[in-house]
Amino acid sequence: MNQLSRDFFARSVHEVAPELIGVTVLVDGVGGPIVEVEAYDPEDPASHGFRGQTARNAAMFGPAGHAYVYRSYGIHWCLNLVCAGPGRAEAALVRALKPEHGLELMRARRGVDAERALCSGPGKLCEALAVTRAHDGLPLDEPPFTLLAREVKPEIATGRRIGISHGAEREWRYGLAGSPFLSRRL
DNA sequence: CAGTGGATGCTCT
DNA sequence: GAGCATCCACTGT
Repeated sequence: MNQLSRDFFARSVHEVAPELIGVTVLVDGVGGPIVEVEAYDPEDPASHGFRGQTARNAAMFGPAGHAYVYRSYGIHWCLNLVCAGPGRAEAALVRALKPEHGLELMRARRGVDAERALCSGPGKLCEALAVTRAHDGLPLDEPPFTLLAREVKPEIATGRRIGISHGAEREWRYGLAGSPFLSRRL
């Protein structure tokens, strides 16, 4: 097993994000390969880092290779992988993955049976992997996280990001072409 | 299918 | 007090 180092993330998110498709993410052994991410950088009005550092987004300004977890719409958690260097807020939002490890645990946590519905969206994925504020700022190369490098380069599709009002024209959403586990088709 | 709206909590204005 | 990097259930074709 080839675990990703923090150095892997210490580059521009625009470089890292497409390379994340196919990378396996496990939290306490539960997870699977990423099929969809979105890139956010500090020049992007849709990014939490756009207006500078605050208590909530501090992890985004921290060193690369750590998690940034925030609450969305008061209900869901969303998991980001922090890129670039300290002081520069770049991160990739993990939007969907293929459920592969710990399926029964995911079903129990999500309360649904269909495999396609377990991790096909940032909020769903965090519920299935039990990601919460407790994971905010944690390094990605130590438990409970495990990130495994992909073995083959997948076919990547790109498109507009979802659910944002400013900067929506940027095509910074990356997905595994044709995957049934995407949150929405690309 | 597509479109609408409610649930819900926290941050920043 | 507004506005969200969402999800689900509901409506009407």
